[in-house]
Amino acid sequence: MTPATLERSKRWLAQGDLRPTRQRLALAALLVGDGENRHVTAEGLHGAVLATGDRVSLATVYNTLKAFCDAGLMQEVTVDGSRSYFDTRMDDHPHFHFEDSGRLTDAPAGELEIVALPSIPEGYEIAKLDVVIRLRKKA
Amino acid sequence: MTPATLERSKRWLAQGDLRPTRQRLALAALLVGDGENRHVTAEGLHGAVLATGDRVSLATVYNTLKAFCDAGLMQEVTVDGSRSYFDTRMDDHPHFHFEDSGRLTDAPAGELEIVALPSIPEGYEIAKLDVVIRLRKKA
DNA sequence: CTATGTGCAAATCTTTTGCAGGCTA
DNA sequence: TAGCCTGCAAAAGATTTGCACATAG
Repeated sequence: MTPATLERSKRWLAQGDLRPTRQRLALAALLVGDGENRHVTAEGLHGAVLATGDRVSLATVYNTLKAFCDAGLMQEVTVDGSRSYFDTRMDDHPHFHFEDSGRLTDAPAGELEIVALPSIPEGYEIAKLDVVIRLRKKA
Repeated sequence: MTPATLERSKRWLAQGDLRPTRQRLALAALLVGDGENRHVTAEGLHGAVLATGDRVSLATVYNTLKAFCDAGLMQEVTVDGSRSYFDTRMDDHPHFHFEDSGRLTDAPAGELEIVALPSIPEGYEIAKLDVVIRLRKKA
């Protein structure tokens, strides 16, 4: 891990008032180490961290991802009933979900334009607007 | 079950080339018996069918809902990572998801207007466009 | 030093599957 | 009758939890 990556990871954890433990730094480095947004599953991230040589248990990956979400550093995205995806980008934005590979990416921002929303039931407000564009390989 | 409900349920199963067994009729009656669209979870539907006095195992509810989807009679809607919802309405349409109760409903049709979609990656086409408006109780 | 984190294994929850017997066409 | 269906229990997969030990501030 480069010093820049370490620095960025520490700052990121500090934003969420989370202590920079070895495991959290290892995960943070993979998530925000290069400043890019990431979309990961717990299992995928676990595999990635093991590949770097660090040892982190899968349960800790789950707990840590949840801690990152609670701290407002990431958000969970629901795209597939069987798996949870975690996104380092925090604003509401549309996603592409590739049915063949299961990969999740941001859809180019600003290109989705919603003009009118259905009127919200009395007493409620919008917590989140999820848009998932499911893609299948063209025949 | 009224004769009209029975008739409608039988026709519905016939549309999907599914045999009208006792269990399927019991579930179909709850799903389309009154001509309204329904949004159910497997567990919720199981509870409902038990309440009518019919006995259907939970595994059969799962298998039957999946059979209904495969037959093109319903679609599965992904709104919450932990549970699957099944919708008797077959076209793409936005949903309201009530965070307090977990209930899922259709958002008033036609009131959502999407003007521009992000451009789709080369070689792919849209399989499905999911829009879920998550609602929280107003403070 | 004290409160937070972590690891592991076991528990939980939802959904799927194998197989023997039942029922529709 | 033949093949599709069902029930049950057990399996499977993802995620959470309990508890003893480790560690950041």
